[in-house]
Amino acid sequence: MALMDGNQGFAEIVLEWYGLVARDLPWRRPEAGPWGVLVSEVMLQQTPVNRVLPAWEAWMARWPVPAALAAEPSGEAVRMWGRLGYPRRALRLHQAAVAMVERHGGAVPDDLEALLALPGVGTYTARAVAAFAFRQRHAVIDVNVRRLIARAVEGTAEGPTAIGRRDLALVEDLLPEDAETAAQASAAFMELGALVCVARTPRCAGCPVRERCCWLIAGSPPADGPARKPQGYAGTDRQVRGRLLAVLRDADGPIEAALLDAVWDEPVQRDRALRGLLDDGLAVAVAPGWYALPGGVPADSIA
DNA sequence: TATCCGTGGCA
DNA sequence: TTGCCAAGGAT
Repeated sequence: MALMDGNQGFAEIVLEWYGLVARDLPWRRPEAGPWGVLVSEVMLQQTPVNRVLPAWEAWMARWPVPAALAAEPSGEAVRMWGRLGYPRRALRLHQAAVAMVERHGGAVPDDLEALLALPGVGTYTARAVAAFAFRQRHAVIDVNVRRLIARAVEGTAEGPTAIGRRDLALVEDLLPEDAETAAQASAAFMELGALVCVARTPRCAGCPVRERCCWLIAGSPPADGPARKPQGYAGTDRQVRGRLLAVLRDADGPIEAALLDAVWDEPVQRDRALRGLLDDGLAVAVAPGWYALPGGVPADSIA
């Protein structure tokens, strides 16, 4: 459908720019396949590209298909995850691999609904896989696209907001009709947000849509809403969980509780964090006072 | 809807 | 140095 506003040609401009400067990321290559795309999308959730690159290569080399991952204990996924952060993603990716073997013959499903049903796959990831792996026409909105649209189309510098149907409809209207071109445009929007229309100091001088950017034209007004809450990390349960899991990850097998006690001196918080890891399935108690990554050495093998 | 969930680079 | 921020998802 023809656009009735001033956004004709928006995708075409960004696509032309993308053709000139796009990064050669391995999961964008055709040989990556749907599984490679899915793995990359999950790893990239809240983790920068540069840190994902080596982890993705190692992961794909070890588990080139979902069935290979599904055949191993979930703890191996957690171990391979290394220090990417948010290790529950590793657990869910393993669960997703199991689900794909059980429900899809070991293949990554190609429709939005089936993708959404996979553990760890939400609105963004489902659409990204459908678009980038299967070249379908879907609006793909991550934090980069959200920011780009807020500035260029809506003329605001609003902080992070939930992505709703209205946003999906708006972005879909920007997409070219042809599915393959639309998939490229989705990648191009994300790239523009990631490289030029960045959060802190946007590089507007090098932006291909600077002449039609509503935010720039309006004088780059600052965000008016309340600043978002500080993330905070030092001293939180997340930090304690991270330290505990690092010990489990770096060990070959089960370890004594004393080794875990050494990473945090406050016992109440330490115990709460460990209980959290056990509840999440990121760790298991293999015997009284002995802990390990899940699915590893059976309890009776402890000397 | 707000909160929780890791980690590290960078301005 | 210290916040800010990063291809979100689950509850």
